[in-house]
Amino acid sequence: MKYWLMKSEPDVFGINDLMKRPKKTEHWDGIRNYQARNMIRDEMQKGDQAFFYHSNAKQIGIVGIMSICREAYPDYTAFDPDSKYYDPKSNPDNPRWFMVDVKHVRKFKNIITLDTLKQHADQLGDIALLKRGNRLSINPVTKKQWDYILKLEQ
DNA sequence: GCCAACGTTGGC
DNA sequence: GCCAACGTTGGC
Repeated sequence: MKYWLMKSEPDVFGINDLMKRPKKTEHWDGIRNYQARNMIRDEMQKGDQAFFYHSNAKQIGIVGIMSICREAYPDYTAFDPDSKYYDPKSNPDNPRWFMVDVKHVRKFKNIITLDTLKQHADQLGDIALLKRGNRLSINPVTKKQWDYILKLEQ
């Protein structure tokens, strides 16, 4: 099993939105970056665990845990001219973008803020999230980092 | 709202 | 293949 961190802007789609969905599941659409796409398409597996990270928010940080409940399939929002994620270069015969389905596992009582994570940068090693200039919306997390971060939830 | 740090596009 | 221009992400 692998571990991930997935970013979303809570103003667009936050953990509370996921919890309100039927069966607490939703497709994770809108990934339009090749590195991120390759990770979800080639590496993410059903049962993997992911941190839900709120970016571009008043309170930035990890707010809970999700699991991957469906492996990668074509992101159909790319085919819809009315979608803000529309990409004319992607089509059903040769899809360029992919998405997975996620399921809510639990919400932390308190957010683990980016600031807190930074304070533990030494123990977290070379975690992708804290790398300079990191803008990827999908980040790999090692088991060691995962376990360490979980202990920060108090 | 600003802007650093990317990633992408397209002319050459 | 180079690189300037442009677009996006995301912290502040």
